[in-house]
Amino acid sequence: MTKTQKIPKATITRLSMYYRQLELLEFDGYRMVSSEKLAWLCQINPAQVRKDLGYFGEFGVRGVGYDVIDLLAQIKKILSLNRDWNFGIAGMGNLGCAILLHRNLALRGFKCAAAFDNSHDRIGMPLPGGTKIRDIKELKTAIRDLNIEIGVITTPASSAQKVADLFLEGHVNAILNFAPTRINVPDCCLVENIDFTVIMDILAYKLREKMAA
Amino acid sequence: MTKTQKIPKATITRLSMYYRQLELLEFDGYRMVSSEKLAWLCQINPAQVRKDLGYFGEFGVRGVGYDVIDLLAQIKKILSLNRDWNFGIAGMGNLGCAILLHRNLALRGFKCAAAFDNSHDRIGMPLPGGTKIRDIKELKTAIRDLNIEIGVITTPASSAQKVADLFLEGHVNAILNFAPTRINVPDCCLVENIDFTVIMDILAYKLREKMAA
DNA sequence: CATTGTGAACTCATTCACAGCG
DNA sequence: CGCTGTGAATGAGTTCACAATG
Repeated sequence: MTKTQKIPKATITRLSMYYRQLELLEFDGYRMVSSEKLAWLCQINPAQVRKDLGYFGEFGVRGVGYDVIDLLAQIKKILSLNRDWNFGIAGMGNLGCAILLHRNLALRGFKCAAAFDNSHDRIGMPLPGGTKIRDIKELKTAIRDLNIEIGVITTPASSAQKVADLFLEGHVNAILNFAPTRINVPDCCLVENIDFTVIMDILAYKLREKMAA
Repeated sequence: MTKTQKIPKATITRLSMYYRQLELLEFDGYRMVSSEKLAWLCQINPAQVRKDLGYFGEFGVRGVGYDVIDLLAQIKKILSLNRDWNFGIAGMGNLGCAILLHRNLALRGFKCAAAFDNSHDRIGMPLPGGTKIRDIKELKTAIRDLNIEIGVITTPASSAQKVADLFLEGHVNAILNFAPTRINVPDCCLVENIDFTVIMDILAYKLREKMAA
């Protein structure tokens, strides 16, 4: 009974974690799993697991638990992993290549349909899969031709906004931004930021805090 | 008046954002900044800025705002960016190299003191700065010799736990884990996870949600 | 008088506790 | 009987609103 209800973002993050643990459980031959076990594997509270799932339906059997295969299928549907998503990468340095070659992404249906750069040293370089690194100028047309729905920015901070604008022009309205800067986009565009510097800052802060204690 | 008080993790994340915006403001020649302006730059609420700073002291001047240079210095101290931190990377694929060469990290005082791998093709490869990729077997001794306090895991999921255990043996108790798996560590060890797959899952979920609307 | 600093109000998320059910 | 599903209680984090003040 998927009620129209505000679902915490953290719930989505956890669904992704549940999904991965369930894959491992299935691989290990488990048929059923309790919220307690799944919670233990994810290092969280069992009630949290049940509440998270409760936002989307009733997937369990009282007194027994959850069917591993069935729950996998349900979460797959919720996260819309039951289809492929094409993404394009702008900035083919080491980070761009790391994303391109990331096995788990491809395995979940996230396919890199095109890779872009503005450096003439890189444009034309062959990629696994028979394609080549394209000129960033081709971004807009490639988005349309290849049905790219997600843009990944792995450029230096100085180019991030320009690239974001290009993605927007091509009506890509989901961006994963690795550049250590904030990009400005209209409300219609989703942005997730992954900023290594910020995470390192957090570690440094906590480390010092721990040392002081 | 740094009261002993629970400080939200989100506050630390934002301090890191403030820091970066302040650097840009300083570069652009600004002397003072109001919580309103800083909040606008970070796309958040002005009261949030004041509350975040309020956890650590009184840095502003009523009726005027905050001195850009002074606030930079204060946040630098809070985040303990007023010193260098040595980190070691395990797994020198594209992602490992991306971290190694990340300009902003070095600029903030996060120095890669050593890089490790277990592949004989990579061990011994020269790195910028005169060092080489080391055998992962040397991890423990290198940690001690090079004063490494932060471990970065950029291996495949299958090796992540093994590497984490090696870091722990060497008494590194802060880990940045990029492997798409959960690592188990004792309470004394801080872990931050960056999981590309999870973030992509979130984007896919939100995209589909938006399409449905 | 503009802007900070902060208690109080509010909103959002997690955990508890137990009814409901196989 | 055991475990799910969920309303109610708690806890955490954000925003409001205004007194304090340079």
